[in-house]
Amino acid sequence: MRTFKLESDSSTDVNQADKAAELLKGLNPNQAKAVAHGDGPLLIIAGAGSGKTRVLTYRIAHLLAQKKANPWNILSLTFTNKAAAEMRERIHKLIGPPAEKLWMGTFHSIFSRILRMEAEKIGFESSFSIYDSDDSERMVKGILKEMGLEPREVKPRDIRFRISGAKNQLVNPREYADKFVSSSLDDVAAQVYPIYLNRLKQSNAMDFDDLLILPIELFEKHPAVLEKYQDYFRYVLIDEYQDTNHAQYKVARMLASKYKNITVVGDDAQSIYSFRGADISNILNFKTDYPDAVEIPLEQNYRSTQAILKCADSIIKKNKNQLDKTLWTENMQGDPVILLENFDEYDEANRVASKLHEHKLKKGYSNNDFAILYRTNYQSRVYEDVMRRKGINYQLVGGVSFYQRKEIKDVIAYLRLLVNPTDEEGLLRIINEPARGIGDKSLQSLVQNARQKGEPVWNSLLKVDELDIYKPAKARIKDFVNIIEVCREKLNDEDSTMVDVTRELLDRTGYVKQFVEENTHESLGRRENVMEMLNAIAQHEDERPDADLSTFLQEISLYSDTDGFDETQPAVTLMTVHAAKGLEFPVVFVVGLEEELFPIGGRNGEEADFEEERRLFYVAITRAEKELYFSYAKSRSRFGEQKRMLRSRFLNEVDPSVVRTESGATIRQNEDNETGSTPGGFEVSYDWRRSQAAASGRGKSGGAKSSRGGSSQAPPAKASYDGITYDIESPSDLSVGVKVFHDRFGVGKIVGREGGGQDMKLTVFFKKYGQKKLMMRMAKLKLIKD
DNA sequence: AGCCTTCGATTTTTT
DNA sequence: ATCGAAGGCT
Repeated sequence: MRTFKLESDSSTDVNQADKAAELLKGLNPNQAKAVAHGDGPLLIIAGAGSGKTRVLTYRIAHLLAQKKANPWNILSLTFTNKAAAEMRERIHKLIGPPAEKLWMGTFHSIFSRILRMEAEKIGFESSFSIYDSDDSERMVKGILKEMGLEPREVKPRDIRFRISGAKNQLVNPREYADKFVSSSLDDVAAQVYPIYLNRLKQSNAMDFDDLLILPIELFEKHPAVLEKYQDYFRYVLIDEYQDTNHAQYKVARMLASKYKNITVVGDDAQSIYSFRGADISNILNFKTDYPDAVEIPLEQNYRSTQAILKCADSIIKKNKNQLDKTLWTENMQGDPVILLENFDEYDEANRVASKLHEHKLKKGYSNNDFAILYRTNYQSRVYEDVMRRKGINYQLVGGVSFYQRKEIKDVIAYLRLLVNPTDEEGLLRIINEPARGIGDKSLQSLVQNARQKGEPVWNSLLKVDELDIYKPAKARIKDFVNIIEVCREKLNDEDSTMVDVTRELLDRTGYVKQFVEENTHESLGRRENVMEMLNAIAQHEDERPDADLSTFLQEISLYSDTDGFDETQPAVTLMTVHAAKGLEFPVVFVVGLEEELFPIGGRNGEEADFEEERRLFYVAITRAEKELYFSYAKSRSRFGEQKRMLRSRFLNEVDPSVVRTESGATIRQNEDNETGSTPGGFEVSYDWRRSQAAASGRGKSGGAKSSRGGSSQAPPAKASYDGITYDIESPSDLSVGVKVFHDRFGVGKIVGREGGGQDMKLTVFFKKYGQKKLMMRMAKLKLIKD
């Protein structure tokens, strides 16, 4: 690593000064102030569309022009690869090739690079595998099984979620067990957590959280290493600071603590990731952390019309916990927001499509001017359907990405195993894929042996002769080991390229052959995908001849679904609101504005976080430059069943002066959406003839009774129980851990309780129905005593 | 061991 | 509606 030493060529210093001054032209006063800010902590509160990226990129260019740092002394952290790439590109336009030398990337990718260089210092090898959430979940599942817990009793995902939460809060297993145990699930998580950590380490693997946490561990254990990076990264800049979690906050603070040249940019109104640990107080407390921080607000919006901005403002004002700030614009008033009211999701998609068409025809827009934004990925299906049928080019961002496909993950697992023999998840994933006669029983013996010895499973494979395993399987295992070892050796051979080795691996294992033999449309598609994977490897090899396979694998595990977005494509963009953050489009459709969808309800009976949903809605609105549409459907199919939907409460909260129906009328407001008992809510002044036709065509639930959504039509099945039940005598009978019987849900276990007396609410876990929240008064529970 | 059938859950949002 | 997992059969 190079040390901090400026490249100097004094002859051009004057030019440089000119350049620095040049950068400030065309910026508004606050933007210029932020760009020109010298050393010391800087907090930029950047409202939506206020030129945040511009300020960040100009600031970096300005630092370089002023000769304050070399490109490689600047560390710029973003949330997505896409954002990092865009920033780098824009800086490239400003300063040219030196932009390549900037340290610019996501927290995860930057710190994985650092961990790669320093791995041995914290007991890893630099060839470590990166486990995605899928791998983590499989591992948790395995641990649960070994503990004798069935995956259907305790969901691996719940446990993984708790462990991940603990890790992000920098809570170790010991502290977790001491402090956080308040339900039976926490209890299980507390048991799994230490095993999980050990197994990761034994597998020379890190999960996503580790990429943030282990640097902290590294820096704490090795102050000299920390200082090396502090001296190296003289300037630290962080984008979307409101979305940092505790670990990210801490590692950034460590790096910046020596020189305090830290610039953070964020907007508390756009904090939409609290579900994965983002802590809004990081940005709110910045000035406490750095008392001499300079705070610069960017409040002039360059993106949207006044109407759109007013609409956004009226929504965010409903939030209680929001910093007060006023976004303003010199842009024109613009058209009102249009609300589209639809019968069902097909009606909705068709209407959006016809609006697209209309805009293209009458106003000269083209496909890439449009974005359709929704709350959940599954909503994209209908739009894909309709777009395809109408021959409209579209670009789906997110959803199941290339690297998440089973066949691709299999290939990656194979490669991970080559690079890192101790990668247990990789091994378990593909040891019998394609089927080669190493079944469950044999596998269990292998794993059990490994656990006894405290070794990686790979070691058991090598010693298969000493183990008591079904004979034919032994031979298969040896074959398998042989293939892996041969390929692994080839990998170290200078003459063979990564693609060659991969090709040989896939050939010897018969992985591709299985698809050819199956010869179905689907299997051939899978084969195509594998071929595309080979191309990706070859391409990577061309671009980065020095990079080895393990680097490649580490990089691709950090690719995300949204990175594929290409704004130059002549296509309509379909994506979730989350994925749209940071982007802008001339015309935006925010669809599916219905209760329990947007805002989406909480899971497992937990309260929905309406404030965060509102911020999300705010983000959606502020993506629009010129025109904005809202839409909802009165009925939507969910889990294969048609379900009645209520209009989103957000439509009642929005300033009615900027929203119109299609016919130009003011929208209805102040409906009682909360109770859901307003049949009149659907009597709207709108021509539904088309919709009614669609309704009778589909038949199912056209004018269904205005039942409180949720429970299904069928009468609740009576559950039965053979054992003895007891009446509840006092509320204290119902403590956490007690088994109960419910008429409909059957036998369950209490995992949480709130309140007392008649109003007591219980969270009960039922084997068949999962977790339910029940009012004690209503639920008529019986006790079960073992 | 591997195939086929049935059953159940799934739909937040993502590095 | 669709997918994966579990369980039973060959």
